[in-house]
Amino acid sequence: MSDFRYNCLYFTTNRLSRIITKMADEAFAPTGFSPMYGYLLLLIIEDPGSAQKKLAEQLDIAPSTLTRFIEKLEQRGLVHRTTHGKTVLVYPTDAGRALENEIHMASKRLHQMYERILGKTASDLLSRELVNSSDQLEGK
Amino acid sequence: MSDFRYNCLYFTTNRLSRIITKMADEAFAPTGFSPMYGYLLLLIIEDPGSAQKKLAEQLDIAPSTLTRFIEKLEQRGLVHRTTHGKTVLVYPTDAGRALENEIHMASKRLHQMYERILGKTASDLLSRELVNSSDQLEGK
DNA sequence: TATGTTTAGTTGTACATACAAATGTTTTTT
DNA sequence: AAAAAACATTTGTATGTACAACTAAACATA
Repeated sequence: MSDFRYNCLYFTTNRLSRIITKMADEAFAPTGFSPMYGYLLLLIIEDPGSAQKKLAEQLDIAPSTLTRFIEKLEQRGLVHRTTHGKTVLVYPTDAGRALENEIHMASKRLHQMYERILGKTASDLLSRELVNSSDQLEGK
Repeated sequence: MSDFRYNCLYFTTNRLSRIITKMADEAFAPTGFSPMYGYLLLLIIEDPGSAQKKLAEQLDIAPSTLTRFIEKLEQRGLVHRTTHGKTVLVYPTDAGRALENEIHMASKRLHQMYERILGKTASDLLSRELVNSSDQLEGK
């Protein structure tokens, strides 16, 4: 009857999402911020001067959500913004750059956590399938 | 460099989750509540008198989250609770039962939306893989 | 039987996230 | 050049979700 728990993507995806988010929070706890902020900071470090629009697209989140994230990173002195007309460019500060390695280590911890259980090959495969489905659903 | 967008389960899972949640919100919009409430109500209709603990386990959400959901369903007059010692049993009201069919239709709409894009076989397979991985990660 | 421990549920609080409306800026059209 | 359309960002507000702390009930054990 209630087979939606096994065959409805809404349910199955959100379930995994909750589980992985919890693991990620743990893995990123020592950095002092949550995974999404860590990855966002990485993106900004890799490509300083990105427009917010681009960052939001890369992370696949709503622009308003990105504004909130950048605000917090700025409050902590990890990035700064410069406005050019209607676009806003984001740069890492030295304090931000100094965290790069720590974030990479947190990311590695996360990978180890789930790869130890799922196996590396299966994890990679699953990730690829998820990207694939997401791309299709977004018409990309 | 920023390959986390493709190979980090935290990221890939959450991305799909956001996409599917958006579709589900659309599909469930005519019912007047969001997908999670719909599915919860189905569960309660199928097995009247469930304890909240059981429902939370079935939906794989935190007990506190479930309390909030049940509260809202109760406010709308779709379920009611009876306390027996420390456990709380949840029953659908007639108004709740009356919605069963509408929820099923919403669920069907959702399935059609994504199956039209991903294909039925691929969708089912993906769902099964997600359940599988979730079970493994939770040691089930 | 009394006291300690586990269990079920609730409440306070916090965070990620989204949408819709508002603001300010550039581009296009007339 | 003026008016209109498109665009990037921000702000207000709402929702799903969780954790930690709490309450109250049940169970266990001494």
